[in-house]
Amino acid sequence: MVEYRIDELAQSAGTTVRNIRSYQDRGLLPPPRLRGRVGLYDDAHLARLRLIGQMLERGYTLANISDLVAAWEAGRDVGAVLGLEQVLTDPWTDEIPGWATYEELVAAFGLDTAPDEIEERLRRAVELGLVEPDGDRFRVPSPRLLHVGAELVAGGVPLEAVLEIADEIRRDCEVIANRFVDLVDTHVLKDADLLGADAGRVSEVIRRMRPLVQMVVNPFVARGMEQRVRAELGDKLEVLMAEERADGRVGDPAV
DNA sequence: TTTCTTACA
DNA sequence: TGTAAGTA
Repeated sequence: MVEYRIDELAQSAGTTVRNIRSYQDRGLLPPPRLRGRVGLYDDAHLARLRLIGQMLERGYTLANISDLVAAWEAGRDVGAVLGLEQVLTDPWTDEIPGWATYEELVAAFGLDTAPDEIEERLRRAVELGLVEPDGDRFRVPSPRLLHVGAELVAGGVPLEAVLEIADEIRRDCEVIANRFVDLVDTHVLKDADLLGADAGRVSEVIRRMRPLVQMVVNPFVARGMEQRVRAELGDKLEVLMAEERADGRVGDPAV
């Protein structure tokens, strides 16, 4: 088990010792295990600090984060929380900037097919809003989304299938988003005057809902995938891992 | 030396 | 959020 002393933890998380103590006082960070007088922190603390840091960067206040953490922990399952923080804080190498050239897109998605086929894929990507043509370049509204697509392609999923499922997932997410909006609408806002005196409250609710939805959806998606993977690929995976061990290899996972 | 608490700005 | 004093 990896353990950090407070100074090491602060460095790893890109914050300061002072802030860690501050977060602890506010209940944003669980207390460390104690050995004598010194606190020992682990990866869960590091993940939490990264989550806090990311949310602060996005403009949320400590009070906002505190509310969300409290809300989440009120109905949590320990394993799911750890999984959630893992998902939310996993660093992803974002080699694709908010803008990409035609050549960069072709390279990122390994498009070595016929030119007319490339045009077709690109047309579809534009249609889905994944990239937007702008002069001789393309604007990438969500580099992270594009990165996921590139990862899938690198993993052997045909780009055609990636684009297809991107559209399906977008529709599914719209359904989820609408459910949350309906929920708040019927239970919180009720017959509030959206354009009048309650506008501030409405925007506050909306502002707080965004990360909440992300926090709720992430573990469900992770759990759903885990179940499917276990059910359909479990045996194959076991065989592959057994072969890995037999070969005495460490890395080079067979995706 | 480092950690921790408390306090002040 | 940074800094400082006094401890363990």
